[in-house]
Amino acid sequence: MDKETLLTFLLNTNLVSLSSAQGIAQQFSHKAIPKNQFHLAAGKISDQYLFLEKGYMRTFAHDTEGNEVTTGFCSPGQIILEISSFFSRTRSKENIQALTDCEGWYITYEQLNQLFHALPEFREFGRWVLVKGFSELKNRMLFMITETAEERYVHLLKNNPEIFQQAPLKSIASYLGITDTSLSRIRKEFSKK
Amino acid sequence: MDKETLLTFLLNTNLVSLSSAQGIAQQFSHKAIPKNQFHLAAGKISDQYLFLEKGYMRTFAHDTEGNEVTTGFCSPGQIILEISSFFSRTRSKENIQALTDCEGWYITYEQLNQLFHALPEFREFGRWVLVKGFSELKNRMLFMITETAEERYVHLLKNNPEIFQQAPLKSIASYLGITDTSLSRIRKEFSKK
DNA sequence: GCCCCATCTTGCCAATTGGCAAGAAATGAA
DNA sequence: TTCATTTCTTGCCAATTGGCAAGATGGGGC
Repeated sequence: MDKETLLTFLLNTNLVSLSSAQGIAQQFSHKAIPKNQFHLAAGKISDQYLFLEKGYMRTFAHDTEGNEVTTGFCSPGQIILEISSFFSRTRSKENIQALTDCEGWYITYEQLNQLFHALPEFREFGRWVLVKGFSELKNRMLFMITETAEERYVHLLKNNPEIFQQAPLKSIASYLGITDTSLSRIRKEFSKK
Repeated sequence: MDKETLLTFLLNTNLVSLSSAQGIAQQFSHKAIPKNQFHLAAGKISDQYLFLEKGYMRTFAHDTEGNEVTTGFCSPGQIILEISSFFSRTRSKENIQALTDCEGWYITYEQLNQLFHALPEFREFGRWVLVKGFSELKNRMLFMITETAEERYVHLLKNNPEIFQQAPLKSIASYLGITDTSLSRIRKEFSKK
């Protein structure tokens, strides 16, 4: 039970004091998620506010024709939850699945709100997570609209190279908004350069 | 000074009591934004939490080549702000511009936090705005990835027909992630059906 | 080792979308 | 009104991406 990384993460935000961070970390429980297992299944309410310590995950939804669409990848050191399900207590449309064996620390919605109440500083952290997620999603949206498939691929390759070791290309392709066929061709072209 | 619509909006969320809503509304100041004027210019910090009562706005950013990309449209009855700039007190990359003469009610970042402190119920409302914005952006992202340009066009036409009366097609095209040329062709094809 | 199944690549062709430029239509200012 | 400017449409062609299916590759289980 070593919450070192969680504690470090909390402190690095510069939003909570050491004593608060310790109080917060105390509430988190350990969770292990074996490869391929779901941390959250579509249809359920996201109720775990998870700090991912080890491993990689992906989030995916189904489009109207039933195809899987990868909506995001999760790396160690991130808070993992389906925001709209978690906070509005509604059924998630998204799945969160372990790409590798994962380990982390979580609290429930109930505990989160208790912490918000007990340690007002922690609200700042909570808001920070939301705002950061929002901002990243906006950047991604702008990128999807303005850049070509190849540029999006290169960008992911530079900024998240580990993902290519962890996720099948089919998942990466749908994340980039293209088919696996196109991704394969783009990779071929790019490797020539 | 008639804050009727603001009050109704607050109450319809079912997150604040009548007395709280009245206390909240009291803090808002009136703002008029003439057509084409900027409510927020890129480079500045978004400091107004604005409830739009009348008129339409659009948000847009510039891509790496300097082209305008419309990232969203704002209709009456919405809270308008650039979330990441507002909450993290950083310079906005986005502009918010009036498409028509607009009127609304706003509070500053400072006032918002005071209200959060004075009326804890209002925090729920604040979070609701964030979560709702996040959820809508995620839906839009999924839609952009999974649907064709024509489907995206038809969807916007059904769900936000007023926009076509308020914004030039060039803006709508970039919002849909296509060129104005393509949009024009799609409209032609669609009108035949 | 061997087999099976999922993953990845490739070829073929079609559909979608973009780039550019010219012209038509609409809007706004004087 | 008239003129100038922006917005919108259209034609032509090129580039990108998708759909499908076959084949190659690779990893996991036995």
